[in-house]
Amino acid sequence: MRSTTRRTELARAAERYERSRRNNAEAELVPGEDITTSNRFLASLPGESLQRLRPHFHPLDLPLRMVLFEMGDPAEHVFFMARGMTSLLIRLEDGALLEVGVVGREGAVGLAALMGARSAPHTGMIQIPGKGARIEAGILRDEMLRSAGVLDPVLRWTQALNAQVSQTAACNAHHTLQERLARWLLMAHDRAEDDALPLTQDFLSMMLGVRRAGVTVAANVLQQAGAISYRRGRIAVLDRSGLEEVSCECYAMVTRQIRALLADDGIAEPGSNAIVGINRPPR
Amino acid sequence: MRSTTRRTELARAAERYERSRRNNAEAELVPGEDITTSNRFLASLPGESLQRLRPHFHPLDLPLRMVLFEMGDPAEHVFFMARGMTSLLIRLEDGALLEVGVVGREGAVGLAALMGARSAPHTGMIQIPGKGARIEAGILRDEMLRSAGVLDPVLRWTQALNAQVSQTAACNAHHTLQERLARWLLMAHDRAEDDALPLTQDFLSMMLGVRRAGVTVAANVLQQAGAISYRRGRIAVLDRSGLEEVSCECYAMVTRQIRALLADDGIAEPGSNAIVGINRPPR
DNA sequence: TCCGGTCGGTACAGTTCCGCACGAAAGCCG
DNA sequence: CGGCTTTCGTGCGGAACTGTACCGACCGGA
Repeated sequence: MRSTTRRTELARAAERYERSRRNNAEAELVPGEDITTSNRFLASLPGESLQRLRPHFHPLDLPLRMVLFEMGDPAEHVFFMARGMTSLLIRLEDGALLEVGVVGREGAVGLAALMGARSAPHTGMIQIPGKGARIEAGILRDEMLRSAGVLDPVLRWTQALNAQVSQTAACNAHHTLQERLARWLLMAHDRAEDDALPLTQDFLSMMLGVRRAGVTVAANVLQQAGAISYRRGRIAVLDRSGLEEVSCECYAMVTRQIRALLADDGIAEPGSNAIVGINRPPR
Repeated sequence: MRSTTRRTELARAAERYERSRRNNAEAELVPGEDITTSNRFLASLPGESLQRLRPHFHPLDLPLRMVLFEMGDPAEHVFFMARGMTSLLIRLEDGALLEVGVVGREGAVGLAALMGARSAPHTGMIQIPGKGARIEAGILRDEMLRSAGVLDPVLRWTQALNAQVSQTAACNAHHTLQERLARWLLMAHDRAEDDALPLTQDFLSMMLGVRRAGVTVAANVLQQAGAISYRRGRIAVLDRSGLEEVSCECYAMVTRQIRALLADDGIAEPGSNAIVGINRPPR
């Protein structure tokens, strides 16, 4: 833990990315791809509500490192991913960005806008590129107030995210870099469709709140053990169960709670286990 | 950050407290004290809803270190404090307890039970003794689904807590023990009615996830500076602005967000600033 | 093909915090 | 009052991580 100002080339790189990629998000979804079925949160909403909401979704291309919103900005939209992963980050005064949670197609990003927050409590940044959509917060909020079938998933996902952030808070205080790195890779791998993740050690170090050199050492240990393989901005997961052994308990705890809150959903198709798990099957 | 098993006398002491104090909470509120006016969350609910809820509150004495609920237990009640402070804790596999958030009379404890969670995501422990009440989650949930005037504060407080936990996660990863200790004392002082807090360094060390000896050193620095005075389980705040200087930015950030989410509440008495601040006036 | 920027590996001194341990003083209880 | 427990102060070696720096390898673009 340090409190000195940190302005490495990595942090500056992140800001460059942010500025350059910002507001160029107005790309088209793949034709025929429907966010209301690809995103599991939306898929759990009642058909009647989806009918009303569907015209209001704005498709988005979600390139690596795009910033969906910045901590402190007015909270105007809610985002949904069909593929990929978003990091929820806290920006500290010295410019450091620290990850407190991740969201994939199992959830929603920016629900704070529905909860009465004027400004976003996090910065949302794409860590695994994909596709998605956004909707104006007011429209979704109206539908939520109108339909218990919308309110219920909102509350459940909020709860799941809260549990994840809580576990992260404890994890940051108590677990080693090695354990937290393994946990992060598992969570990202769950939400990726590829075993190869587009990640530099530099960005990983920012997410975890440690030095880039520290990640190099920890990642090498995992590579020596055969759990991952690293190559210039691409990290491949080779052995999930190996990672699970190295990882701290927080991975299992968070995954279990997310599954419980999504699987309990009475709206899930009966007899289907599609809601169970995140992207990948339970094991 | 460590990952070795830790079973100090302190952790064992906590467990003793928990067992002994558990389930002896069925004491009476001071006659004439009404939880629906003392607790700011409840005070912001519409009178009509309070009318219906009032018969269902069960008054509670909240002695130091009482455990309201244990992480993983079925989530059955929501708790409200008229005075005092509750810590929300994560229990890790090695028995460590780590604080991820605090709640006083400005909020509610255990809202997860309203959000569809089957089991509590935190352990709730009284850190500043006081009085309060609990209500069955089902009753409050029904009222929430019936009245937007109840739903709105629930969403707002959930959001405020989420922001607090997020900031804590970043803080744990990035700020020094010294900074975090000052922050904790400020947050506790905001929620106490006395300048003297009933805290041992042992418990403080658990909350912050560090060694007891580490707290001794950091607390001594604050004492030398005249910011606090320590005496066998009682710590007195002498100089708030001194603490604010030592504390990290997280104190100001969290306090600001809580105030914004509570003050925005359209239900607050017009012309009153009673909702602003937590227990103490803004300055 | 060469150049410049990015990325990953390595090293080293310094700092913070850990685990452990011991001791002194304060307070409680018989 | 005397013993016991709790609480706090302190010291020491070690582990984890920091800040900084340098270097080689890789990669894209001119």
